[in-house]
Amino acid sequence: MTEAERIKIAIVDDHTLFRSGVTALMSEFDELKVVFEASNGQQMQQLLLKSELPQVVLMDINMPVMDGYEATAWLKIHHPKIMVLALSMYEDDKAVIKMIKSGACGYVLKQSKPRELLEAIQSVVQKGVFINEIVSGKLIRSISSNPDELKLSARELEFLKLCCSEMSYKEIADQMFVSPRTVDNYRESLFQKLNLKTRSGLVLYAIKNEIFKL
Amino acid sequence: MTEAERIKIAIVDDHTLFRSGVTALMSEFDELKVVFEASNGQQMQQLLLKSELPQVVLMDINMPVMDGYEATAWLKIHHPKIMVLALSMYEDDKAVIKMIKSGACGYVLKQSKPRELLEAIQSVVQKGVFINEIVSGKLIRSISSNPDELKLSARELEFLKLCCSEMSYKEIADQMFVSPRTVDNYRESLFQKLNLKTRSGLVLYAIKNEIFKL
DNA sequence: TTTTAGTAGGGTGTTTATACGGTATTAAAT
DNA sequence: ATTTAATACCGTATAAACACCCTACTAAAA
Repeated sequence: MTEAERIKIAIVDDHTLFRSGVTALMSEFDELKVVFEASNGQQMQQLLLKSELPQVVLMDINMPVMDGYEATAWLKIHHPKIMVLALSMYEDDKAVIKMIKSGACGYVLKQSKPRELLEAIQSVVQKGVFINEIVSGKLIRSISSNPDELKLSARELEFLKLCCSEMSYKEIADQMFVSPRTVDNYRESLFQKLNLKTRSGLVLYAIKNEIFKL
Repeated sequence: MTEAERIKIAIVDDHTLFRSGVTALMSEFDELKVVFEASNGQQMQQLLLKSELPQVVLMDINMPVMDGYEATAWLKIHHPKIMVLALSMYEDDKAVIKMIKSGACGYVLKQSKPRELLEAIQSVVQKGVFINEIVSGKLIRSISSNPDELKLSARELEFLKLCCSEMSYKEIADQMFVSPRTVDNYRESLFQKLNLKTRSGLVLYAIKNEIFKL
């Protein structure tokens, strides 16, 4: 395999051991060449200026400074030819969808074998996408279950976050500078939209949907 | 460096890419020899029978089948000479403490550089421990804040889990086959022990402390 | 053997939460 | 120009949650 035929890749992940490990593994494949590794999206931006351009970027999702979603979206605008392959630990529905929406061409789990990752990279270069059961399944579900997309107003969201506390509704009303009757409406509106009946239900919903972060 | 002088290590982690990556990286160090890699504690047990015994095991925490806590505790009983170095992504107070309690000699983050990991391994073999800021800090805090160790009874825990729902206390009482007055006692007892005042507080506590899993 | 902790139960309150009935204003959408 | 959605507010209920008083049994600990 000649130098020109090798697929040029970059790795963006904040876990140095993982990043270096993947670099070591991928470098062993004759078909690949690692042009740089970065610990977050911002560092990636800087390295793109100095380094040879990669064809594929292996992108972690959770990173400090600039995460995978941002970094992928940025690449789509500034380097549309560079393909992004999301590399994550969890097959979390929302994460998969969000990375695809941000512009990733595929989603590979960290549980994968080195050769599987190579195949995913090759698929992205040749076909433009890498679709496995993880991605296809989530995508179908996200589309089929989307019609009733709930929209909570800004005020309702604010109220919902405050519910995740020991404050009474009266105290929440004070905090939000509205009358207790008004927070009653927020509550009832949320109960109806979310099909809930109790404050505990609100708390659980907010946490499950990451509206309130622990 | 002769064969006998090399430190024999094993890696236990369910993320194949990470595991293989670390193996590749550590194999490059002349001072080390990777004798096996396993994807969880159970597989480690099997490989210990077939393979050369490692001196140090790099142990992930979250794994399917048998996690890092169990595997470390098992090693302390069946192979007390093998040192365990916890290898985790998060510097979560409880995780650190729990791994040390299970018998780990040190705690290294996946954000570390390859050479740092090598140094940690060497420290474990030479000194028996690897103490860095992560571990020492958490340990001190865990000791200083431990005297009032809360003990919730089995019944209280059961009640606390049921609170993480939309059930009323009356319904919880039915579920637990006790009178509503009795669940009042569980609630008040928890309020006192946990210094809480509301059911929302109970829900948040249960989730934060992983008594209720989402 | 007395004490302590856990379990289970009761009586009597007040406070909070929930349910359902309204009105009014504003800004954006049709 | 009218409708819709988001905002904010009020009254009157009942149901649930919370507070504080108490007894009693059992098993383990001091």
